[in-house]
Amino acid sequence: MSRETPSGDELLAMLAALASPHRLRIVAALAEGRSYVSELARRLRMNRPLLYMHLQKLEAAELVVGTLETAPDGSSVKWFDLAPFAVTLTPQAIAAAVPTLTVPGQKDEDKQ
Amino acid sequence: MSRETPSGDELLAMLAALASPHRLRIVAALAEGRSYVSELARRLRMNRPLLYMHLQKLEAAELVVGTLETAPDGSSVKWFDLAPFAVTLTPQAIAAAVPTLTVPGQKDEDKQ
DNA sequence: CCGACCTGTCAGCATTCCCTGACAGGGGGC
DNA sequence: GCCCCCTGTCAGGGAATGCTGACAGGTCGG
Repeated sequence: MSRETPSGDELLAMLAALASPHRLRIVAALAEGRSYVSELARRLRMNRPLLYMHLQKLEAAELVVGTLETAPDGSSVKWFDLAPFAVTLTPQAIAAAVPTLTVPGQKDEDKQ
Repeated sequence: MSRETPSGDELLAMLAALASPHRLRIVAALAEGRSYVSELARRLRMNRPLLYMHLQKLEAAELVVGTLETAPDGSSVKWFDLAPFAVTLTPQAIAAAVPTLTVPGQKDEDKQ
C-alpha cells in the first residue's frame, strides 16, 4: 500500500511505464476520471490496439487498474482507473533502490 | 533551481533518462561521490563507449553534470557529479505537466 | 622508445520497440 | 436482415535503441 521505498525492479518498471508521451497522456486523461479503451482511444486520437498495449504496460506497472465489468444485459466494458501512487525521485531514493535490482544473469562477484 | 513542477518535456526526459537499469546504477554510483568515465566503467563493469552514451543521456536530462578538468600538467579528466533533483511522481503532477508536452506535428484540433 | 592512463568518436550489428490494419468474438436496437 | 457499440489478439514492417570493437587524439613515466 504505502509505497515509500519501492524495490529496484518496481521503480524501474514504474519509470519505464511512464517514460512515454502516450502513457503520460493516458495517465493525465485518467486523472479526470475513469474511462474505457474505446472511449479513451477516441479522446486521445490513437489507435485502439496501440492504446490497449500502453494500458497493459501501465497496468503491469500497477499505475492503472483495469476492471472488466459485465453488465446484466451481457455487454461488457473494461473500466480503467488510476491507481494512487506517489514516488519521490531523488538520488538517495535511487541509490537505495538500486541494490535490489534484479540483473538478468548477475553473478555476485562484485568485489568491494 | 527549485524544480517543483517540471514541464512535460522535462519530466519526460527525466523519466526516459532514468528508465534504464544501467543509468539507475550510474546514478547510484555517483551518489557515493564524483567519478570519471574510465573509473566508472571499471566499477560498473561496462564498456566505456556504452557508459559514455548513458552518461550523455543523463547529462542531457540534467541529472548529472560533467566537467572536463584539465590539470596544469595538461592531462584532462572529465568529472561527473550528480545534479541534485527531487521530483515527486503523482497523478496530479503528471496531469499538470502533460498539457505542456511538445508533440511533434501536433495540430490544435482537439475538439473537447 | 614503449606502455599505461585519460578523452572522444565511429560504423555496424542485433535486438527490441512502436504502430498499423485486419481479424476474431460478444452485445444491443432498428 | 443490417448497423453500431464493446473487447481482445494477430502478423508484419519500419524505426529507434543498445552494445560492441576499433580507432583517433592527448599526457605521463620508465
